Amino acid sequence: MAAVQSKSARVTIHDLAKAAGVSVSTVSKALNGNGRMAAETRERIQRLARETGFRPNALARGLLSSRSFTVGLLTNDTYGRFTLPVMAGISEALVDHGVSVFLCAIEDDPTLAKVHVDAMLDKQVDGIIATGKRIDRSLPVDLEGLPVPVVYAFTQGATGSVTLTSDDEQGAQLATEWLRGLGRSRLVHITGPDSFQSACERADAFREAAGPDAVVMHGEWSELWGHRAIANIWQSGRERPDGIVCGNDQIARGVVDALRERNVAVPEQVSVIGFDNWEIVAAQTRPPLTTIDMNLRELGRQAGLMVLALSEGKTVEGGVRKLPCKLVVRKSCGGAQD
Amino acid sequence: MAAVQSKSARVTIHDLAKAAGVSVSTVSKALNGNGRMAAETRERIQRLARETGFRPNALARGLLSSRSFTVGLLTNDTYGRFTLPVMAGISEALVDHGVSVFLCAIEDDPTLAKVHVDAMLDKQVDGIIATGKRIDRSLPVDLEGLPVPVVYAFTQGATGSVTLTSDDEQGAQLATEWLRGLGRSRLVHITGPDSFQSACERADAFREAAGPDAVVMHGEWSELWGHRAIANIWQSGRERPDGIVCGNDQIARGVVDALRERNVAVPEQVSVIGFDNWEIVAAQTRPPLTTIDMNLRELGRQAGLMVLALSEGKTVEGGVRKLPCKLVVRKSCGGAQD
DNA sequence: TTGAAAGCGTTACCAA
DNA sequence: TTGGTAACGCTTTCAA
Repeated sequence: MAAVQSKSARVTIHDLAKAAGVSVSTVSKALNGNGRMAAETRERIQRLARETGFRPNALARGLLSSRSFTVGLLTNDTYGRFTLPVMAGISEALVDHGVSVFLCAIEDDPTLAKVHVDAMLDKQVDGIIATGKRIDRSLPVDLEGLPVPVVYAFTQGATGSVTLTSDDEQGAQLATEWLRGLGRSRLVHITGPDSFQSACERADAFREAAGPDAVVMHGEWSELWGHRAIANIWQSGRERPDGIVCGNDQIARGVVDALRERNVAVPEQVSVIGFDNWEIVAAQTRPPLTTIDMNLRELGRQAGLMVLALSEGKTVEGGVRKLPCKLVVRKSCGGAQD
Repeated sequence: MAAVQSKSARVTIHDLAKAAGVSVSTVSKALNGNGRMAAETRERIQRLARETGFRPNALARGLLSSRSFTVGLLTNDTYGRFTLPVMAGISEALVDHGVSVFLCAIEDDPTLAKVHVDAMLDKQVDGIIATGKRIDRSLPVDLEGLPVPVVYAFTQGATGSVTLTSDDEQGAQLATEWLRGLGRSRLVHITGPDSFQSACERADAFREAAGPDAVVMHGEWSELWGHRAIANIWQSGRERPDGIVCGNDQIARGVVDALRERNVAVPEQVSVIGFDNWEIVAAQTRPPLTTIDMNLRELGRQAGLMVLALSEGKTVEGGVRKLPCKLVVRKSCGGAQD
């Protein structure tokens, strides 16, 4: 049953030198394009390297250059709702530079986090990216004063540290104005707990764009809350909205379902807009949700490029950098896609 | 704005030797517990190491031992539905052994995959774990004949290779028998496309457990299909089921929603069971779904321990290893939780 | 144009 | 009980 694994042996630079009948240093120079040398020699060596599938040992290289071409990614988001796209972006940005990414899932365990950080440091990572699920909480580990640069993405860093996050205010404003642009005027915002900074920032931006009368309802980040919120509004005898800005796609889904149960047509009678563009929720809702996308992948890309720059000694300005969100139009608001 | 990063300098074994007034080799021995030496010397050196925060350079160590304490994780599951728990399991199992995990998201791009594999090989990974979203498709890259061991998790490997997956048949059987145990006798299975091996295996196990009359309906892995399937059944004039085994949680959710729209009570009139235990779907459905959990995290753990064993030269029997699923009881079937 | 040698931070072996 | 030395695979400097 055990298959024959024709484990290809590894070729070292010594092997190559012997095969080519030159010295080790000549091979090194030939392959790295350094120094002057006979074009013929260089080509011969390069051909040989290609034929034998020679690949330099990154450990040896790293030992010498004190760069490992490796960065660590710390995350406490087991769900992956936010982390996965960010990770994909980081990986994508760095692979082009020959940099590999260590994945460290730390849950919320400080001890585990410490173990991971130490392991990464031992392996001489060129930098660390810390990611989380909310900008107003920090990971359960102190990343200050490490011998390598740290970039924070979607999690709280120390003051002055380099932090990337999405622009919640701009996103909420975008959503609100989209509804207004569609002629909706009685707007309500149904969102998550006011203990979340992002919920508050979105709510503020909503109020700003919707006017002082517009109602904000805080609850959980769940479908159930979206559902309940609609029940509350419909039972209260209050004026009923014709446009609902939701704090995330799950809430929006609850809202849409609750409206359907009341025979309120979406988007004809009420426009509903979500937040997150969580494909799996947004696309499966009936009707599919128009929503705000936080460009998490791009955020990851930038985070990757930033640690890289920092690890190369470049200077990156500290502070929180907010990346703009974009609107994704589906059917739940009417308008363009109707 | 730029914070003062008091980058702690790295201590080498040389520094330590100088500080302790002994030779480098003595320090090494003292810290690794090798060889005989004066207890006093050993303690003095260990204390010094602790005080200075000395940590050996893993690159240097790896160069010598030709073990990098690093493994690569290849995945084409951007969504992370399956990969994330698997990754968490791998990471969890390996961190205890001082092994770090390179995350490589390769989408379905063969070129990208090759680049990642080469980068990992350069970095002297001790082994590679390949993960995917279905057991009947392989990653777009050939992992045979690599100089390091490979373990496949939830994706197809070459014959004879070490592969881990969950036991679809056992899972479906578990689900079906749970419904029968609750007294349900008119069973239907609504599942994904018959082009998926797992859909077929689950369907076979369902037929086996439910009896020859039991109906299997193949469609998409979506809520929409669950919805439509119920519409089909209810319109067809066929006998209506009192128990529905779904191919995944999304289908189950569509089914539950469709039943509610028809005023069919779940679980009172019909029991519905899902598959996947995708928290975000299963727990948010009304009523919350009883479902089958594939133990993906455990699968990851085992995959991690297996590459580790292989990389240490131990022999692991090849072939496909199927891990049992477990039942997660919520409310959609009635019974225990009622 | 090429090669010898030193050195990166460790560990292992053998001699003192 | 301790220390010198070689070695891991590579790059770089300097000399030939």
